[in-house]
Amino acid sequence: MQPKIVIISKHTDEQLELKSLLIKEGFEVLFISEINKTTFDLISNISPHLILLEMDLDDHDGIEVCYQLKMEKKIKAFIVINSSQSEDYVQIEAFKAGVDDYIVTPISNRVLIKKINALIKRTPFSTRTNTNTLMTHKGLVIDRESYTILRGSEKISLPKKEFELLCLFFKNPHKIYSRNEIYLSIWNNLENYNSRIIDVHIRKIREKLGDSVINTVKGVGYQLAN
Amino acid sequence: MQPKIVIISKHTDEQLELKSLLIKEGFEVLFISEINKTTFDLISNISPHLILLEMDLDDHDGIEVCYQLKMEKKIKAFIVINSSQSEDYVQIEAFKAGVDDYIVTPISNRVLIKKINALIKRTPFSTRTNTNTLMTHKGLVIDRESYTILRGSEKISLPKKEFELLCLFFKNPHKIYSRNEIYLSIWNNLENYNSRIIDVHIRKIREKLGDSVINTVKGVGYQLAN
DNA sequence: TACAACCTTAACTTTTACTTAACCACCAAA
DNA sequence: TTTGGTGGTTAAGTAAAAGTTAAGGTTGTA
Repeated sequence: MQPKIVIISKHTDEQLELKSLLIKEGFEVLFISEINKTTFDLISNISPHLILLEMDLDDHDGIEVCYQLKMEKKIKAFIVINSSQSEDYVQIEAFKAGVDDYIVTPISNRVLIKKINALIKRTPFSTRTNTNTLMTHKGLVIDRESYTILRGSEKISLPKKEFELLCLFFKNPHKIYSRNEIYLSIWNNLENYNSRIIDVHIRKIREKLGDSVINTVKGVGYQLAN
Repeated sequence: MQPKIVIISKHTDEQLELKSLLIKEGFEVLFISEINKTTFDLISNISPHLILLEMDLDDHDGIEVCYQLKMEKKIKAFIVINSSQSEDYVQIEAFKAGVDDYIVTPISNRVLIKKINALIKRTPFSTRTNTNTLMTHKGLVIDRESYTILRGSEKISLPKKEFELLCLFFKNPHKIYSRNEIYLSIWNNLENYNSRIIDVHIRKIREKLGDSVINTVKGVGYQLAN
């Protein structure tokens, strides 16, 4: 099956060129230039592998759209946002909203396609390979089937919530997960989340696996240590 | 149970593609790109059916690694080494070190997968799926035909339900069986299961065989102790 | 029928996991 | 220097899961 990509952007020549390049590259591409109430259903139905989202849309803010896609509509695609704003605080907001990658434009289509390919093909635990129960990173092997974590010959067992949390990080070892995203994935809601519950679970994981397994990215969230 | 394959290789696009092809093919795949002191323990723990080993690793020599795996660590997997060197004397060295097959690269992934399939089908491992009546683990021998359990010279007899329960665990000594799975396998339904009946039977088994035979994995289920 | 072995249920206890609340530390902006 | 935001830590409260025991029912067999 060909990977599907949705481009959400204004109708410009460059974007149309990008579209045809992506098609040549072997992707199925859907171009969306305006957002209305049916857009999200559409995307949800297509279930694309990746969504390329422009920050400055005519009537909408890309970060807001990303938030809706990920948190409200629970769409499982990779979301890449492209923007001419390179400031840190903008990027932080984007990651908080759950984007998987932030690309500063202008960027050549050639480079952009390389990045997209990398994300889709090389991301070890992208949605394509998630039938795999064995995941590995930095000397840790995590087996979702037998609920065990192996570090060398050491077998470490974690309670359910901690295990799920770690699994989430393993699915995407380089991604920064915002607290909202984590809460949504593991507790399956966003209501009345205002506690330190994620911190406490992170604490327990660090207690068992060492401080260096999970990084805190201040103001944004957590990620596996690289 | 899916056959497990460990790939020991540099991180290249081709190898990653091979990995995903193998996953599609129904294998569980673990990719190892660097060898350090925990690697061997890790492999030993996983006990894969086949190890695909690249000859030219960054810091190590594939033949040396093979020797360590087979001779020192006594890992029972098939070891297939792939190398661009087709010279006889290299192959002879490899076979001396205990490799089970030597593949000269480049080779198409399609052919490679065929070879792997052939190797795994030929191995004694694939006979695991048989209806063997004699099962053994951790000094216990269980004979499904005569409903007996042997521990050394001691013959222990269990009532039917307890025996079936133990048999189930023996079928897959490393697997964690959830209560639902257990109930479904042994009672053949899932209706109105809300009792402590499994616990009680586990209790009786532990009473007769000792507490250390069956592990509780809280929130998940039970498994044979390792 | 009488007995023993076995299975199931119910009531209760213990253990473990999850969540919350309170407090602390750090940093940056006012 | 104060204030607010963010993350870290701890302990205590609460919920859930598993363990234990005994009683009662069922089944098979002498």
